[in-house]
Amino acid sequence: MSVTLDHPSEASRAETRRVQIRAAAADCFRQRGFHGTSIAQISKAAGMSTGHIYHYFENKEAIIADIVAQDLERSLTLTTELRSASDVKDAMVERAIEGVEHNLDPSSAGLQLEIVAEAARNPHIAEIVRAADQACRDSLADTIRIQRQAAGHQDSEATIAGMVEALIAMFEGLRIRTIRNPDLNQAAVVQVFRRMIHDLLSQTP
Amino acid sequence: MSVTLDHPSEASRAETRRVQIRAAAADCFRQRGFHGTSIAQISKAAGMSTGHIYHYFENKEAIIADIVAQDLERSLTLTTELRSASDVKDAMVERAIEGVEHNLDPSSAGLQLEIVAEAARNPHIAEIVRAADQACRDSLADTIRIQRQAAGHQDSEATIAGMVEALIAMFEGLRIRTIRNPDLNQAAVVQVFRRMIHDLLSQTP
DNA sequence: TAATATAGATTGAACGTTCATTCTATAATG
DNA sequence: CATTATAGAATGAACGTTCAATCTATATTA
Repeated sequence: MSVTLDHPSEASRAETRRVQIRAAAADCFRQRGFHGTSIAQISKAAGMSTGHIYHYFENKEAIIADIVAQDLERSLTLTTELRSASDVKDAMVERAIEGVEHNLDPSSAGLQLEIVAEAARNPHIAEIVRAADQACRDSLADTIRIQRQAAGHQDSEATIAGMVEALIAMFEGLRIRTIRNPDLNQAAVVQVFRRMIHDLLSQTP
Repeated sequence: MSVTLDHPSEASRAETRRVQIRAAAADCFRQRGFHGTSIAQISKAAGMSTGHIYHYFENKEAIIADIVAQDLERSLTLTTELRSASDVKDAMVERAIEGVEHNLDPSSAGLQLEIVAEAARNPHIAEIVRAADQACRDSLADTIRIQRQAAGHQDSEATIAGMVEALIAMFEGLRIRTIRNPDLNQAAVVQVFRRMIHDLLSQTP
């Protein structure tokens, strides 16, 4: 009954398969980690043969890199969204709950931690992760700089950079927290985070 | 030239070997991750045969568990130290630099991230990590509760728990930050962290 | 339209390697 | 001499990757 893809082109068929493999692989990686997952497991989860995987990805590392790149693209989008808010401080305080919720999701957190751990020792993955992180930091620094200037504060670039790092550390730290304390009180964290973000952005020297 | 171990007892000789294996394994794990490290590599790094490893550890997972447990013991010690300070708020602000430095050390951070990533999918490791985390949280909650009460604040247990989580998230988040941004400005982070910790502990409703 | 040709999607077995673990034999110790 | 420490070869399973063969569906031909 497909209207759009009665005769899928080579390109779209290939993309469908790639999406299929990515999804299956991400699932396996979440459950068993990058190096605990075999190609056989990915192929089984994707419903295709092992050999077929290699028509769409050069090797296992290419699948990992693809998932990492896609994942980072998403987080850049989120960061960029903030800039369009009229009052950045209010927006960040308001939207703290979304950030907390997102980073506390255990299956998302598990994969993200797997990615950072891999980046800590795999230069290829590190390169991808660091480029994306720089883009996020730059975007967030712009956002904060504009808000601080509008509020009449005069900050050095180092101070802005410190604020950016602290802010990101708080949220990324939640990925570790949700693994180490699965019973964590989310509402309480949201409340404290809101206050901390407000204070951070209003802070005077 | 050993003074202490000229005639090592069975127990101390075995312990020496275990220490040797742990150190070698931790080194390998930092460089290649738990599942990227083979027993052959550990035995080579420890300067002994593969078979010999199995005299001191039941299997590879036992080595991992041992390293995890030892690592967590150390962080519990650090947390507990804070309680003895006369002015907790001042002590935490003063000692923020140590916490930042420690968590920003890339080789320490790499292994810690490996551990959390493993805990996200390995129930046995998760159990060890979570028990230690609970002890740290309880200790830190006590510390903060005492300081807040002494300062005349009336907090719910949920608020204290939220503060604890936020505080730990900040510092643990630095382990991710140092991987994703190796050029991070440590001094700037220390300054922002100090202010944030002070504000958090002085916060009124 | 029926028969054939062709491309590329897909399979699963096979390859060589590496893995964790066990076994066997020798050396050191007390 | 008995026990333990140690080495290193042996084992079989599992790994990532490759490849020849097959299947499917469209295009071409007559």
